[in-house]
Amino acid sequence: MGRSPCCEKAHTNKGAWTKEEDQLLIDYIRNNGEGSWRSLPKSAGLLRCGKSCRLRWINYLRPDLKRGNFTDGEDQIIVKLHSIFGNKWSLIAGKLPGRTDNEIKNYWNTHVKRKLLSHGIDPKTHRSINESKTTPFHTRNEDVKSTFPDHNGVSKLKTETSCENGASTSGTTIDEELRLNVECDYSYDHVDKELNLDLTLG
DNA sequence: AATTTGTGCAACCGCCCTTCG
DNA sequence: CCGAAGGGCGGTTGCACAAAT
Repeated sequence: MGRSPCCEKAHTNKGAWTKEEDQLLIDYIRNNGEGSWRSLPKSAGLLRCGKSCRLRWINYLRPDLKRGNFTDGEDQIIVKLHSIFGNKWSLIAGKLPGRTDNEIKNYWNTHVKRKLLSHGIDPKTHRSINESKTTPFHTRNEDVKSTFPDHNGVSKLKTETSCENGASTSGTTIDEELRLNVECDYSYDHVDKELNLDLTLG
């Protein structure tokens, strides 16, 4: 049995949002708060899919968004976190206040990937391209779901961790996990200091 | 100046997970 | 316990603008 569509596609607008639509969404959320995305468009007087409203709010209209270019520090943190989590953009975004998963994902695909490649680093494995051809790196990243089954409750999670050198701990939080990974030495030593500071903020 | 190619980013799509009746 | 609904996520697309020819 298929699922019902999230909205009546025949009666919804698509494509770029207009200023009027943005304003309707902002006004509605100011008055009623986030949530109930499916019913929101109707209540707010928008001819949009609920998912589309949610995306627009989270990625563009939220007042706490940073916007603007990524700093070198953010850039390096993204690389580091990606080496740990892989394409878990929401997890990475959780560590960068004011940035959204979509923004980070776009930034990764357009800037960081290219930058790493130009330095001879495989953006998937975070190892030098020659090396990663022969030795696949951290399969743990390919199965983050099994390690972190619930991103929402991320700070509460306990997890098994292990470094490449074989050291392992148990019962650590993700923040601890990050610090431990930072201690594992691969390619991004120059970032570690900054990350250690940043990640303690959780 | 006109056309082509490349780049960046907002938005959509479809699947998965969680919640709730 | 089961199934439907809602929400969240990652991958991908398409458009607007910039740079190159």
